Amino acid sequence: MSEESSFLSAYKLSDYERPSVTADIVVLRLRTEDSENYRQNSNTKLSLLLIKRGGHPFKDCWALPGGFLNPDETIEQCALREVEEETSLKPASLMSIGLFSEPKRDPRGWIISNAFVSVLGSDKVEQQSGDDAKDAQWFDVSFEQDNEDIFHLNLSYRDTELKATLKEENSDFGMTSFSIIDSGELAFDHAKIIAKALTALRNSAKDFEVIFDFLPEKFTLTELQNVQETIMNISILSANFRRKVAGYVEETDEYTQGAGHRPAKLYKKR
Amino acid sequence: MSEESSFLSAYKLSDYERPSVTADIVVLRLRTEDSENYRQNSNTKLSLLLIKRGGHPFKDCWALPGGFLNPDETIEQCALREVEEETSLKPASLMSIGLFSEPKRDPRGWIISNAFVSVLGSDKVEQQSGDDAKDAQWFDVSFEQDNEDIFHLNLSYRDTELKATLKEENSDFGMTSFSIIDSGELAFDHAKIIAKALTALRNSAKDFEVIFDFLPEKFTLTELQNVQETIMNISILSANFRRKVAGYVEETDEYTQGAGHRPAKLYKKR
DNA sequence: CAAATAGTGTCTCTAAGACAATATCAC
DNA sequence: GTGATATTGTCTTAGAGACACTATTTG
Repeated sequence: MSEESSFLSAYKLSDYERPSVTADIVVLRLRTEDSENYRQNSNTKLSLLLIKRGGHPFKDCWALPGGFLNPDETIEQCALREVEEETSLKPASLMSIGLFSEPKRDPRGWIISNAFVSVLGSDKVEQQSGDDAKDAQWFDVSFEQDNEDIFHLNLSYRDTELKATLKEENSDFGMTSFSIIDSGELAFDHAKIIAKALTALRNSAKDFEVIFDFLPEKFTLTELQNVQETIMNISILSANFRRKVAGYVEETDEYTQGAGHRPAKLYKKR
Repeated sequence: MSEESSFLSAYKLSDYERPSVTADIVVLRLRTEDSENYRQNSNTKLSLLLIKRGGHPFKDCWALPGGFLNPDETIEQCALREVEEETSLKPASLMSIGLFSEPKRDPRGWIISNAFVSVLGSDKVEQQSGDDAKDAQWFDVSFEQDNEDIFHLNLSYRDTELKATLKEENSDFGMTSFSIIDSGELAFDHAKIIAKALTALRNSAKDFEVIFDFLPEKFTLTELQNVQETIMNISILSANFRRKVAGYVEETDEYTQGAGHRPAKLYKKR
């Protein structure tokens, strides 16, 4: 037996206490609202998947989907697995937004969680899970800044409305962190995670990194613009958007049909 | 006893296997090389702290400073504690660059690590630790891109030279990940961590976020420009740099002295 | 034709990059 | 004065934002 292998077999990690490690995922998609006017394009809203907790702690509160890390997978694979288990869909993208490790963040014990943002393409979703299961629901998202460092997170589904208030903390590498002022009906530190996720998403949408993931393979430039406007909560002049995005897309020879107005050319991601 | 508290006392986390969790830190500072010409300004190089491993695994290889997470601290506090233990200095900044969780990344067992970049201000360092302890050394850093997705990481200290080769993988949120082609004399997956850290640092230096942390409270604009040029491995025209950075700094009424040429005004971070 | 969206052209203003010119100190 | 750096000015060009205008479809 070599010096190294004998060392390894004798090595014990039992001296240190170990935390449970989970992945929590902010699963996002777009919800399209058909308008009453047949000529008008449909509206898009940002939508977030939450799960109602059946047991303690935080019984009857809403929580992010997530689960424990297994020894044979990376934290990214764990997050992917959890999204697929929960939605039975393959997300278009998955991005880490950091490790949440406050010792007291979970009353059940020492549980730290790496949070992710995951985006589902709008082509696949529609009639899928999270609509029938009573305990999983898609909430419309509104996230707006006060005059100060105060942010209001508003999640609504039919007559259920979750309101949380947060304060902007430090900002490293463009990753903004938040502290919870009022968690509303959200479990654990999940309001904090959602706020950080949405901020990161907005930053990422600035340079067209993530906006394609919300759409099917082929899309109109107006649809793409709507995604950016919805995510960033801004409004853009279409002429300027088209110029800026031109380098990131390529034309197809297909057009939209039967829209009640001029057809639009379909584009693909370059 | 309430329903909730009785539930909590009965709750057990023992069903899941748990990993050991560590923080590894890419500790950086600037090293100033005085030039032979008394008129010339000193040169600056980026410098990285590594520790020579005394035992298996990776005996005699070089590794990042780091240590195990304790139950009463966050991962950021853990990283801060480890830097201070290793350098006996308080870092100017600390930024997470992600969780490294490959199941086989550590031969000793299931150990996952959150990596950080930490910057030490150049005023405090100089004659400090890492110079006398034989097992801790500051290495000059060079990190350059090939024609392809290939990057060469070069760490040198006197006659010791560590060379690693990496391949650029995916890029989420502007966070670029790497895979190791050749790890050189670097332990574990630390070449991967260093590459990701340096890439993140370059991105952050673009918009003047991190460059101040390398300098003392008061500095000249030329010094500040040197920091950005050193980190990003580029060269900038000073006139343009001054215009761009003007909004991030404010003047003092002090000047440099005895430099062998025109004195420079000292500035502070705004 | 009316309503609605799709798509183009152009003006202004700002910021980035390149380069030239001037200022000031130690010796 | 010389050598080195510090600091300012200005020209050109690229891009962002605002706005006006044209094009195309369905009912």
